[in-house]
Amino acid sequence: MTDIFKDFITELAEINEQDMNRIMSCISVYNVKRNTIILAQGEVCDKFYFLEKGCMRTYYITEEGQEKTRLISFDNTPVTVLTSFINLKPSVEYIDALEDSELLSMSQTDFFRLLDEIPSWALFYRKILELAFAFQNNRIEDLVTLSAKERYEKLLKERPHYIQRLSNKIVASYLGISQETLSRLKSK
Amino acid sequence: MTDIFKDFITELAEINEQDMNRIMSCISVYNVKRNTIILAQGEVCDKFYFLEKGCMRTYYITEEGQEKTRLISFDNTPVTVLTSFINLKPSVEYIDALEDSELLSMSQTDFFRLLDEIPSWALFYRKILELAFAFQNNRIEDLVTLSAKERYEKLLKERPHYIQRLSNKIVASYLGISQETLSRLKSK
DNA sequence: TAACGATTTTGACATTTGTCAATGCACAGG
DNA sequence: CCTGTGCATTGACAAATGTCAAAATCGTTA
Repeated sequence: MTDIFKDFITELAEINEQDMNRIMSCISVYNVKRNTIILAQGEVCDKFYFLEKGCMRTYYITEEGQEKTRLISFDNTPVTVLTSFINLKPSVEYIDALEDSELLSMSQTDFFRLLDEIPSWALFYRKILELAFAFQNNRIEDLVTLSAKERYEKLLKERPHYIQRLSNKIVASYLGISQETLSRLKSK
Repeated sequence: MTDIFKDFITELAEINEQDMNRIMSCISVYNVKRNTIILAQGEVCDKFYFLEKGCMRTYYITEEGQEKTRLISFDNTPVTVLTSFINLKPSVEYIDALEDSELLSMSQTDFFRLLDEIPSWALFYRKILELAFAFQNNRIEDLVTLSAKERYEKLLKERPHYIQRLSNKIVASYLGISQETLSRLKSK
């Protein structure tokens, strides 16, 4: 059941069986239906989630009421609003399920306790942070360097499943452009 | 001399004197003149720098030859191309000095060795990563949500020294807009 | 101090992208 | 099977921003 997560951890940090068991003792399973909001704006993200299967979205709503998608997560990825999780501050962002999804969860308290108890877990967290940083770095580069059209083409080339599995509305919001612009880009 | 750096570390992670001395034994001082490039595109960023005084810029050059500024660092901040530093991969980005600057530096090897030796140093690094992540998160939000004008006004309000100490060219490049647009925004 | 080079400003114009509105389409729930 | 709600498409237009070019200003160095 939780094997996918175990594999994911192991790829980032070697962990012995005892420690792994300790970690898994803090994990619970959490299944959600499509369109469920698992974290709303203003709530504290006090859980670390791992998405085993399905699709989740992290987004926020601007003052003008527009949805801006920060991140789309597919199978086999961590899902958390780090900025809220780290300091237990209210989250600006929502997390919802774009498809029926199978999640694991660990409480923030356990997560941080494990950091002190298990060096490999601390290494795991460090790697997560490094990857998250690199991802955002790329995101910024794309936003600053590429036009709407180029961003769409890059996504189509590098992550075609985004365009296949997601609605236009979501993809547009992820690319930072309007639905109409995306629709026009696609029809060329 | 290195007191500023010590204070900086201490604010993020408590460190006893012995560990601090160990850390400081890996530090060397590095002064650079305005306009010096301390890291060029294609080179590996194998040093962690800490800017005690002055101003440094992290930027890259697009295929069309445009400079895009990722980050401006003033007194009392770490300066490193993390994506290169972490994996010792060639850097996409340049680092140069916008003013005469006083830097400290630590080799990547020492930096990572200390992570294993000194838990507080590992905590320090974790905090740095968390802060860097939060900063980028913000940056993305601004780029996606705000217009050029709003981004300028926000910068003017929250970090007026950016506009005072930096040339228009640099500020524009940091905001992700053209010099001309910035010039027009300012004259209102 | 003079002169050069770089930066800034300004104008005219092109391009990209957003907004609004109307229509067509598709799917979920009764 | 019908129907309503949300999503996608298309057109017309507006707004924001970029590009190019010329003139003005500033700062540095010979």
